[in-house]
Amino acid sequence: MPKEKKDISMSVIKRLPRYYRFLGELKKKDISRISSRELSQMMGFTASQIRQDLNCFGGFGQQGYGYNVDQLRAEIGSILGVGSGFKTILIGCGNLGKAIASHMAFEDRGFELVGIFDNKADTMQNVRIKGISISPIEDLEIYCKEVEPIVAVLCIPTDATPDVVKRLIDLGITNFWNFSHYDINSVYPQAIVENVHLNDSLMTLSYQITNNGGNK
Amino acid sequence: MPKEKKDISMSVIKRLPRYYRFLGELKKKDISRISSRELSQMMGFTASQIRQDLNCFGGFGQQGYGYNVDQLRAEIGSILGVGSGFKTILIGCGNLGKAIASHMAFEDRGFELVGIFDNKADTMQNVRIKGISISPIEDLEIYCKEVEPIVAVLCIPTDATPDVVKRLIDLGITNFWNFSHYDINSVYPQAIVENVHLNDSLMTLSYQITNNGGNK
DNA sequence: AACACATTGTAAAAAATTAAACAAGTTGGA
DNA sequence: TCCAACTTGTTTAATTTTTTACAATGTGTT
Repeated sequence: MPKEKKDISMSVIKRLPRYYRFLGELKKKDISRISSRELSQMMGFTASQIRQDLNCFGGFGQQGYGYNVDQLRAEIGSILGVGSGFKTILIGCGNLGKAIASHMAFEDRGFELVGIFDNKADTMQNVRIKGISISPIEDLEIYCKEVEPIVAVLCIPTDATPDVVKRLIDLGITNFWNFSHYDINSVYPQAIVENVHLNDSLMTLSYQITNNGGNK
Repeated sequence: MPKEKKDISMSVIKRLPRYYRFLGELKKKDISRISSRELSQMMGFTASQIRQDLNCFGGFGQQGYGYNVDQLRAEIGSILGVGSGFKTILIGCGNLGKAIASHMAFEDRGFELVGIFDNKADTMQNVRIKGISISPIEDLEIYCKEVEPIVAVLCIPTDATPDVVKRLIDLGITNFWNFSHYDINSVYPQAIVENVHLNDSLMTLSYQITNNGGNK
């Protein structure tokens, strides 16, 4: 039974998916038992950090033994909400949106992709992604009132984002996976937003190449 | 003239692209002067943090005045290596690779996309992305010896990555923008790697939705 | 059953990051 | 010219994150 879930820091939360992934790999290899030390060698964290991270949610391990891979993976999966099946729509079916829609295994990670929207849907009448056709953005309101998705993936240009977000918020959608640079939280502090800033990531790489040999 | 570039923490570096972006927006609006306080309100950092971050690289501001937008943007751009034109190849032209190749403005961020490779290039003979045709992965060695790219963008499945990375390292390419889950640094500690883990990001969102109302 | 060994959970220390505070210098108006 | 209002660069303090250390406990072998 998990401990209080309050006051878990973002640093810890961001490491959880990595734990989940590595535990999945162990499971594939039919390894049923692992110690924090062994895990630390695989993952590149310290053993201590692993123990402390896991202990935020409860004592999943056993002294002298370690952790049971299956059980631990299930616990972390449950903490992460894998299997929730959040109904999700994706908006903006350009190159990036198309790639995200077809590439991501939403289903394996707690999301169910139910609709895809684009402002040029009329030019995509033959396109199907994972069996989903592309709806015109005008249909957003009708569709959402009917289907009641709770998550939106935003693959639209930054300047189109404020308007779309407003419409989504008005429809009661407050959870966003945001690939644009529009800062949703500064306008809607209550929204839950996970940003993916590919440009920033690329520039960080540029910094590291430019200033090679420096720091880590 | 920049200060010593040693010992700049990753926390600071990861904020630099954001500064660069906001300064670009100010420039577009023909705002030529900005104080750390005004910038903090726009960006959601504290003014103190902004001053401290910028001061890692040199005293770009002026007491009683603030910062000159153009100058500061140019300084940060130079620190980030914007304009370097690193020759870059992209490997893996599936949905994601295609999207990254066509969507990202590499040129605006210090990179020059020069080649695209895929193991099914024969089925893509008519495809051109930004004027670049898709080469078979077999041609990697010949191509790289000729063109001498120094950065590789990896949009291939995780299990195909170790082999490709080995070939690239052998060719002297040590800078990677890595969309797979293969941990390059654990095998090649000298490589400069920027990872983009979309799955992890999505699961972080799942956590936040699941444990709503909790922490930030 | 007993014991050497392994391993966790947690407390305490260290390190890193962020925020607050302020002296020193600049601006712009009277 | 002088002065009040600003704003930086930097020092100091607070907070957060990571590491170290170890007591408590279970394992597995003899």
